[in-house]
Amino acid sequence: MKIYNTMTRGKEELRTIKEGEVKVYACGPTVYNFIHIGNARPLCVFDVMRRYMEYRGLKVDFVQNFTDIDDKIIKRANEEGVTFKDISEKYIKEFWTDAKGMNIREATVHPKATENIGEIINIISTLVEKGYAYEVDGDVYFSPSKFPEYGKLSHQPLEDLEAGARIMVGEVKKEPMDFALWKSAKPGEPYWESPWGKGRPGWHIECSAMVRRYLGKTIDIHCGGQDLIFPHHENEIAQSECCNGAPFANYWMHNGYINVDNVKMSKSLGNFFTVRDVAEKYGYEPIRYLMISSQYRSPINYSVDIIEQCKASLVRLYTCRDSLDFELQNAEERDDDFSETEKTFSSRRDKFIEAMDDDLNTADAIAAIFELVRDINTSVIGKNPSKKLVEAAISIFDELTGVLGLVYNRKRKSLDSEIEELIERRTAARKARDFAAADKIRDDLKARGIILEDTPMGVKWHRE
RNA sequence: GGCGACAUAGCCAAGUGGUAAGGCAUGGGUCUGCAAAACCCUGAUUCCCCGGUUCAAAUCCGGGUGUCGCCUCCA
Repeated sequence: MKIYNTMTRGKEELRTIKEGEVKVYACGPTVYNFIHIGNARPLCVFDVMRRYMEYRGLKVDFVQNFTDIDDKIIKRANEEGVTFKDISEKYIKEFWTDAKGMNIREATVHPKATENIGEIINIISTLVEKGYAYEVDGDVYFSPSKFPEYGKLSHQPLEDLEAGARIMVGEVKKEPMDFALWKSAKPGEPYWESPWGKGRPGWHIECSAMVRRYLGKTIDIHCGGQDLIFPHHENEIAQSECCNGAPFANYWMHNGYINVDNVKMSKSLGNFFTVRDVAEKYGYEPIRYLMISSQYRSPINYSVDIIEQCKASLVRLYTCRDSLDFELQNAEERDDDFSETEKTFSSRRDKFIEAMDDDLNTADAIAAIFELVRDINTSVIGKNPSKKLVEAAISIFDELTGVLGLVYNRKRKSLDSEIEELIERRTAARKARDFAAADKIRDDLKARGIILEDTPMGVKWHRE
């Protein structure tokens, strides 16, 4: 499979360090608030990437961190009069509610910054020893000017980056581009003991530490949002490569933004929608669908219209899958020859794989699924199929939608007996050609969220 | 100022040299007691504009226009 590498600005064949295995690190959220749908994009995209790699037979070692100590968390804790841990724990819990809602699988490990202070201090110490970092009054800074390759990911020479750099009040840096590895504790702030006194880690260093501890000095793929390219990922490279003397990551993958009214959605701009709010109105699955409905590097514009379109598209998938279940109940054990149909199915799978192999072209992959749905609707549903054919259709449908993590929300509760009785009474009424009575029951059930469909095989129902 | 991305039907979105996938919405038809679902048909003579290369360009080259992003915490 090919993936686009930000470092080389081109698509490259994925060659992993160890045959059959891939080590992936994805930057996770800073947990000081509910996640917004901009945060949802990397979650969905890289979850799909992982599922696809496993589908293709790779063993995926996937690490995603939580930044659970940081200025914003401390600020929030102070505002609410609680500890920083109260905040981070609360929002990690809320994160999981949303992540599970979107069918995001748990990573192999979800390390937290605060659980890796020892490793962080080790790396900073090495950097100081090697002369890449220096201490001033309990703060430790990294000097990008000591790393000639600085800027290689963002493709900017240090001088150009410097033009926009600012020195924050209270920082005692030698050069504008220097960034903090360790921050000394101000009164009332949480702290850890270190060779430079009481303090806490800077933002960038935690990822370098967790990558090395959980995956090793060199990993296959490092991913995250495009806004992390600079400075976060650039700094991670500098820290890790200076410390370890080894390449940090072989491939860099970055997802595009979610926009609102054509402008980037972000917490700092305040123009964001939380996953929770959108999910309460439209459900979680349309959010996931939206995130993978276009290629992961292009921007997505969010709007109510668009999320409703996603929901409508999903209905087509659900209807097909539900109809297959219905057919399965009625299908006979026969030995029909359906090799032609299977050939068509498998050509859809080929298209799906071809699309996904090309830098995760999920839009094309979804198109292949919709083509499969048409095949199924045309040659299986309502065609008195044999049990084996229905099973073959279910199998490939679940296989392909499963790789994208779609159609996961089909919780069918069995109908209670009262409703079943109503359906039977309606059937009797139809038989007696008392359509007024029959339609009344259908309308009543619809008001309760149960949709009835009459098919040659009997009454089919589904929930709205 | 430096670096970069994008511009395809009403909307979303693939396609990077061979004559415009897929989805949503719309209109018509088949099926149905009526519906629903499904299926069939319908829609860009054309891919922001202007030049150029080519037998052939949405796709390559040059020049415009417009929108957005990074360079500052942010997915």
